[in-house]
Amino acid sequence: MTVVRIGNEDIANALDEIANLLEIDNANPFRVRAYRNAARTVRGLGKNLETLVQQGRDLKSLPGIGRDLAANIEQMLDTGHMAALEELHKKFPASLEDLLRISGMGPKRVQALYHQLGIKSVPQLERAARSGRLCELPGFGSKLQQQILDAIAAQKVAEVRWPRAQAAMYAEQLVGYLKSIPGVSEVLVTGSYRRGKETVGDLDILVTAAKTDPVMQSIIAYQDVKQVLSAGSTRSSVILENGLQVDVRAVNQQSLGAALHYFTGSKAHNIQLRRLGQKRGLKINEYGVFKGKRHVAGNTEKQVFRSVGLPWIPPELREGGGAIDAARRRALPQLIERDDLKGDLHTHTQATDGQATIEEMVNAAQRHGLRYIAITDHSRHLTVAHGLDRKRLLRQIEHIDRINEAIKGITVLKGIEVDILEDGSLDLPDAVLARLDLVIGAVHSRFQLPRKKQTERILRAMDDRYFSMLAHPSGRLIGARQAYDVDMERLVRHAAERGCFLELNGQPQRLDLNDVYCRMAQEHGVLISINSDAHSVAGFGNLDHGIVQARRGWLSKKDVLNTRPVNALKRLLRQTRS
DNA sequence: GCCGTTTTCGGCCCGACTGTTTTCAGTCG
Repeated sequence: MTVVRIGNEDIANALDEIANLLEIDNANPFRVRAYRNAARTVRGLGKNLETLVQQGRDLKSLPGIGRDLAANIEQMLDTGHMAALEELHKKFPASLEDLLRISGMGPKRVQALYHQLGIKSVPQLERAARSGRLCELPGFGSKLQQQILDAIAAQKVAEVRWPRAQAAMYAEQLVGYLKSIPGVSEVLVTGSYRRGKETVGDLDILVTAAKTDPVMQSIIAYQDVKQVLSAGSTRSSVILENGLQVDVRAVNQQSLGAALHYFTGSKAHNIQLRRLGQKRGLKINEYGVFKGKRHVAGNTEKQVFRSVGLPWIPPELREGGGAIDAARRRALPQLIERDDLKGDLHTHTQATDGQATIEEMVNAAQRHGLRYIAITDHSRHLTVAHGLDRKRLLRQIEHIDRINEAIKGITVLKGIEVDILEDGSLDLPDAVLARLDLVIGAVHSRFQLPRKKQTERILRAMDDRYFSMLAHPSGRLIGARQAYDVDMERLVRHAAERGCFLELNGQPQRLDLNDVYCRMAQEHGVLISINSDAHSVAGFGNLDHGIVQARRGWLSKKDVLNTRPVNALKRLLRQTRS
């Protein structure tokens, strides 16, 4: 029998679905909101609910979760179902949710369509719109009918989220364009991009200008605009030729801080902050902080936070995952910065699938301000990368020894990215691994192993006496490949006991560990190494992406292995072998 | 349905844009 695991996302989805159906059912709007709030809490938790319950934690202590919702959640953890949701499904077909997902369709319109035309699925809606029947309903006109048809067509194009690094290129061009508009002073990319999320759904751009109309006219005239979704005097939304949605909002200079805070979000964070304001008799919106009608703060973000008695919170932490609590207790972490990194422990050369020589990689590392670099080419099992066998690796080791004798200001460490084979053994014999400064183990095959086998495979690899670090621990490729099924918490606990390290791989499509597991590792005292996995001299830029992800994972300098000076690092690497 | 250093009852985050409307409901972020 297979055990169905109920994750936080499943529970949050069920709570959101209840909220949607309650709203269609004309329930008390605040009751609806309670379910949405709870869903948000669950999503932003950063800890597995199942684990919390097993540890005997009272769910009622979580914000927005009271007696009823705690019972609902526990019921779902126990049985896999939520009775409250199944009750609603007796009244409304589950397919109504599909209607809600169409842009422009909310609960009121879905309710009208269902009750008055019997429409309960997207194909039915499309047929009704094509035959012109929607116009018969009060509140529905011909424009709305066309808008619905357009939205259905747009939805058929798969919804994509954009890797942050990719969105960054488009953002840069747009920022340059907007800055060239006369009268514009500041142009800032806000939203999930500024919070450093690994993918973004759209770009939110904030512009300050004395007059906002010229900004709005310019954005809809931008050469790359394919479609204008809305165009007002202070806010416009457009879709670019590549399909990326861009929302531009213009305010005047004195609202900069409040608007920057507002549009950076997250939504959960904003709601929490506005509630704090409300308790102090303050109204917080994108124009500022107001006491009655008086503008009391808003020029800078810092002012907005100060108005509710908090220190400035870094954008990467504004996810509703306890940052406001930590700020209140004056316990925010001093987040790691790029300059804290002293070295890079995962790089490739043309000996395997890299593009540059060792010397070129070392020079590039120096240009990036690094004091040490580990050369970690692939091992023989990864034949597509022309992985190193024992003989070639020994030659590389000698080569690196010669480089170290000749070079100043940087240390080159001898390493390997060795394949973890299906049985958990490493792809090279211990006698060779013993000659290296560090051994990075990596899974590059058999991603489909069942959870238990995959977990035990990696645990066994960690137990090799020369194992130093686990590369890209979940194996995911953002938007391309799911993480393999593995008990990450067990890996983290084992790394703590075994005294080895976990990688945060900075490749934009990997960013692996993710933010949640970074926090988990930190809690267990496992040091993280932020590595570029550079395959060319340009690859060291990945360190910047890794830093952003680490900050989202609440990591400080002390939590990161490669912030250590080279001697301390070597000591730590030796300790993994004792 | 949740929550409380004003409250165990009576509140609950805030504003822009669109379409269908003669003053606003619905949706979105």
